Amino acid sequence: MRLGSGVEWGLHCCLLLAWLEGESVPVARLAEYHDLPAAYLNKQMQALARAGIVRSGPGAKGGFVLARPPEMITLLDVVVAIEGREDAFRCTEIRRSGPERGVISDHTAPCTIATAMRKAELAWRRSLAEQTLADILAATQEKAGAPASRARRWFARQPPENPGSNTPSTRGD
Amino acid sequence: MRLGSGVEWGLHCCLLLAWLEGESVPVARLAEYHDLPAAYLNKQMQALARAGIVRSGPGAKGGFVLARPPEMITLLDVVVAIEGREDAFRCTEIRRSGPERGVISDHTAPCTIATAMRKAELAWRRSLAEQTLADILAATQEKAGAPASRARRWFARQPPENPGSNTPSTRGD
DNA sequence: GTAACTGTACTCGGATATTCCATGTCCGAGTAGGGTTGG
DNA sequence: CCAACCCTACTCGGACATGGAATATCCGAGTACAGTTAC
Repeated sequence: MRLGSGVEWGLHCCLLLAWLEGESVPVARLAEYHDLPAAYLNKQMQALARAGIVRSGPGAKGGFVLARPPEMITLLDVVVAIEGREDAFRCTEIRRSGPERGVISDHTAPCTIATAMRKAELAWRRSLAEQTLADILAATQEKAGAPASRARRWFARQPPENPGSNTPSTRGD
Repeated sequence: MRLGSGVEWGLHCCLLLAWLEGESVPVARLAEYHDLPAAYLNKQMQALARAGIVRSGPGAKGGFVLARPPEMITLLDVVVAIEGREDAFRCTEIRRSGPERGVISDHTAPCTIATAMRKAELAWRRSLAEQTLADILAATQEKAGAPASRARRWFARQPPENPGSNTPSTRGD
């Protein structure tokens, strides 16, 4: 089993957007901060936007913002938005194949194995649904190093770059 | 997220081997019963054999048998045997990338997001570990249609095929 | 008649193609702000 | 000086390549049974 990398990216970006509350952040900046391919990260952010987790704005001063307060965003929301809603274990009903074809009617009790697997998956989903972005936020606040403040500082310092005549190139040419 | 089809096949085959207790079943028969590609199913059964869940015997009268009683086989065992032991969510530590490179030392507290995801995954694994093949077995016993008896009957009737002169072809030529 | 031998058929086991999805990249539509120009 | 206009730069959004893993297949090594033959 394997979970797409987009989930990790999406979660970190949501956490970052939670740190800079309300501030609109372009995907290029998000990608630069995490050292990720911008275009592909954009794809994942679009998935989050379609799910209503973030809100996107075009043009200058545009970018992505959290659409809801962190308490209203669960980890399950993010995972489902990116990975899709379908279960990891997909029952193909192979018990109806082979010599048992037609013997097992549609009214037969559901596949026991599928039920068991679904039970485990519900436990996973439940644990994800119990943890909100606010919890992650609080956990990071208690940490040493104050990553939220550092991120805010970096994002405040970065935008006003002077592209006109003041490009401080290290090389002289 | 997506779980390989081999997991479903492996689980159904284990259940089938539990129904026919002790009887050695070739992979071709297992594949025929479930209407699956035999060679690929063989691959999955090899994974189960490497994990010590089933035992394989070569030659005629060979095939696969459960290596342990069903009470000693958990769903997690089967899933891990086929899908591997590594976690679905793999933390790439992207928080250390970008401008924060080098700021976060190796002694920093573990990634909060990775911890949260791991917590959910542990819930999944725990649920899988709590359910044994014997539970599945018991659940199928209570079902209508008695699938275990039917399977036993079919497997008992199938092997003694007379390939010599008695091929009852429907077509006359 | 019995026992050893040989041959065959059947099994798993791993090495080898192929297909599909996750990953990655690219370009176009649309908006907002800033600069310019006319009043 | 002020307001309207245009233009540029920046943003998202979806369409288009690419790679690697899951899927599927094939052939070889090894064993057990059955038939045959010699004693």
